[in-house]
Amino acid sequence: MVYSSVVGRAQQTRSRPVRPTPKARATRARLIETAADAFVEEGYGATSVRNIADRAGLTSGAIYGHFSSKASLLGEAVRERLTEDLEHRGTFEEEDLAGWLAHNFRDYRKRRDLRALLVEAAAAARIDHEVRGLLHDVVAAKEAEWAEDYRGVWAREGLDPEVDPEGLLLFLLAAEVGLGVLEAIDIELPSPDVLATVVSKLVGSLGSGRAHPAAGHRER
Amino acid sequence: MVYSSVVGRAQQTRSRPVRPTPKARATRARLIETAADAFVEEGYGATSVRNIADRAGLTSGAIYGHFSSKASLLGEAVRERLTEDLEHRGTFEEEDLAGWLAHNFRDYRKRRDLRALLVEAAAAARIDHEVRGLLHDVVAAKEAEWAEDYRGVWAREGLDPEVDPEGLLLFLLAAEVGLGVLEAIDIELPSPDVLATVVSKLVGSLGSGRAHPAAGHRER
Amino acid sequence: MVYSSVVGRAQQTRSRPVRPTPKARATRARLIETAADAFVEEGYGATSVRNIADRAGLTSGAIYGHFSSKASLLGEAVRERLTEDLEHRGTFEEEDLAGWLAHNFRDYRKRRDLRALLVEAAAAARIDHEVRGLLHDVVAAKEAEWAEDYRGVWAREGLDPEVDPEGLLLFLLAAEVGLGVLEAIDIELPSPDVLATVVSKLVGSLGSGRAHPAAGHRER
Amino acid sequence: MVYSSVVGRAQQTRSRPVRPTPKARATRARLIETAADAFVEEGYGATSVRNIADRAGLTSGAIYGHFSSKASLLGEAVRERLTEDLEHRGTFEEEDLAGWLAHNFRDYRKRRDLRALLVEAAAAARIDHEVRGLLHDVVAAKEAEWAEDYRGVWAREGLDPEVDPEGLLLFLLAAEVGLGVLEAIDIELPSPDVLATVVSKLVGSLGSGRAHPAAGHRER
DNA sequence: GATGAATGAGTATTCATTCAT
DNA sequence: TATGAATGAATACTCATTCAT
Repeated sequence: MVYSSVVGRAQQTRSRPVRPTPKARATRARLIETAADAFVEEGYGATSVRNIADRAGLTSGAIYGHFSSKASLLGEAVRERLTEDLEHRGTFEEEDLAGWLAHNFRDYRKRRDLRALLVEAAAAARIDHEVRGLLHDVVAAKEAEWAEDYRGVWAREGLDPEVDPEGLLLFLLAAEVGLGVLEAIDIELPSPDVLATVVSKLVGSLGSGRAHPAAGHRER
Repeated sequence: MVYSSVVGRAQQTRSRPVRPTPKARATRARLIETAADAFVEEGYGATSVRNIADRAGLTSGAIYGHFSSKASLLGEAVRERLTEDLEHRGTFEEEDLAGWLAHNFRDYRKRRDLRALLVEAAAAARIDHEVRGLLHDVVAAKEAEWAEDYRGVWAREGLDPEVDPEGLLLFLLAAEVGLGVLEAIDIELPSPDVLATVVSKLVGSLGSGRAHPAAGHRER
Repeated sequence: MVYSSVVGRAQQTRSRPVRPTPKARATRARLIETAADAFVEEGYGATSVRNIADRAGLTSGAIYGHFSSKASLLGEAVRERLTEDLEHRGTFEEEDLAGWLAHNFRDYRKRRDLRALLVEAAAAARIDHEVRGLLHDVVAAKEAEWAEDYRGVWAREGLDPEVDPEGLLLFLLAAEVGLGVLEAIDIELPSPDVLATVVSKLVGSLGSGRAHPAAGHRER
Repeated sequence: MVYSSVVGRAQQTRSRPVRPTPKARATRARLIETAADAFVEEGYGATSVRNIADRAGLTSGAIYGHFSSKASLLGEAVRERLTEDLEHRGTFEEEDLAGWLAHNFRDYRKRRDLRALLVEAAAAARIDHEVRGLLHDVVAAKEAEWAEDYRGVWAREGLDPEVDPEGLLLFLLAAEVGLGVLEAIDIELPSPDVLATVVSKLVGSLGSGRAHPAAGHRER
């Protein structure tokens, strides 16, 4: 499924100057930040456009000079935060995959707000085509980029060829944001077999190597 | 953080019979199923109480004879579906952990609706104390039960003592529902260190043993 | 304007036994008291039939076995309290009018609840024909009775023949419940001239007899 | 008990302009008049916000751009009508107190609508803190002003020093609006003794001069 | 006489959005 | 660009009342 910048397209209908003034750009950016904060703090549904306007020192009407709808504001907020926070901070070049991931997950609490925003966005996306489309595009693009990285790492580190790099990536992404969120924005998930293999390999490695009948008398 | 049976606080004024009749129980159960369907299909926010009533062949007023609020209906819907769908189907006794998980994740598409419901509920929980409390209790109880199982498996199969069983459980639960959802309902998550260890161990196992250029020093 | 027991008449339609059992009479009486309390404490509009039922340990449905509507309950409550509280306690025989009234007004705080109930009832009466009719009948009957008493006192005490006894009565009644309340239940008020005379005579008496600059021509 | 400007508490979130435009002022004034009419004609409880909006040729939503609640609309309606209608028209300077009051009460029918509005408001005030507060402030302010006038008159006309000027004022105010209404809005009433004295003096003056036991031989 | 389940109609309030100025 | 006034549609929840049991 491919969505392409639905929000952007909707903009065409409204008469917006082709080259926004610097001031307009600044206001727009401020509104996105403000909205993101508001959505995280109060929830998308519970945040009124007025609320955002108040926080930004504007009128609700003014917002519609910059965004076509509340939903598109949510879309932009997610795009912004996602790009900021989920960005590869450093690359695989400095350490191996396991190490990088350990680093990354050790920091997981830093991304709490982002996840909250994504939960809000996912709920909105489930019923709002516009939001779903925008989120899909943003996340799918990032995902594709990361998949490329993963394949590179696989080759470089000679990782287990039975495990699909993109399968692992999606599994890890799911751990962060949840399968439900990915489904809500129509991200294509791994096939059941691929996912089963990923899980089985990962968890299988925890065995001690000793044989173990179905439920013998293993200690420790 | 502990919530207990937050839902149902509105009984005060409402004179609802102490012992519900079978008819009432049936209607109540039907309403929960209907509501769950509606929330999954149309989203919690977009589903009106009238809508649910219509689907169930009742009046919106009738619903308030069975539930104190729309939120409590959501709470009960989640409780029901979670218990039904996320229940251990079979136990670890027949196969080892890796095998059981492979089975479980191979079925992941069957739980799409449940995940959708959880996303809706998480978004609602972020701003509704009642929903948050109920969901927390339901999920925390399940989680505790599973943690017990995991510790049993760990002993039986002699799994890696450096990996915390509950840490793995929460990591896998996160993959299903997402860290964001768990956070939204105040589930206590593993410490950063524990989580990092889990990830590192799991992913580290994918290495083939061959040296690899970019990170020759890849231990741990 | 004459209303006659509108509530009673409405009862005919409902199949109620001709001779209520003692138990039924007791329940009915209890409901009236309970309702009166509820209306005073929470206001007529804000008191639900359920609330009254709860207070009385019954179901709302049961109330409709005794009263045709919430409005008729209000009517009966007012009738009851009015008869109880505004009854002549003692008569003019023991003291003169001024003395009796002084006694009566000295006790005014005891009748606070009654006045509150009357305000509630007046507001309801303004839009509810049934309530207005019942209240009118109850109050008009009392008023007529008192008027008779006043005329008797007038003769006995040889009071000022220029002042209309019923005019004074209504003026004093107004002080207690308010012209607005009397109007709301269609009580016939004194003519402007009569009222003006009453007030002028009463207040005029406060003059000391000394001349006073600003109104040397104080006659009438 | 002192309330001050309770109405208007909802401004918090609501971004209403600091300096209302003339247009807004006009709409607001029109809404107040419309609402007052509606409340008088149909009763506060029975008047829906939609009804008022329809009468004014607006949407119900528009009303909330000018008033924070239906209750505050009632408050403003009362404030307006009270100021208009119960205002001293003319002063005591032209005639003495008795004359002025006679004039005033002769006109009592003109204030029927005001009294109806006050009954509605009193009933609402009994359960709505907001309304009670606003009404209290409005009426208490007027009352204080009048009390001052009464004390002036007392001195000027050399009226009976045993009668408390403010006691008489409140007694007369009660005759107009009712003790119940004054109580509903928490106006401080005269002490029982003061009230008893007022009544006794006023009514005692009606004696003809013929002897009658308890009440001497007052003339006129 | 009473219950309890249900009705059906109502209602204050909110809010995204539009548009003249 | 922004304002502020207004729209219009929606919605959770309440409640008097009915009626089969």
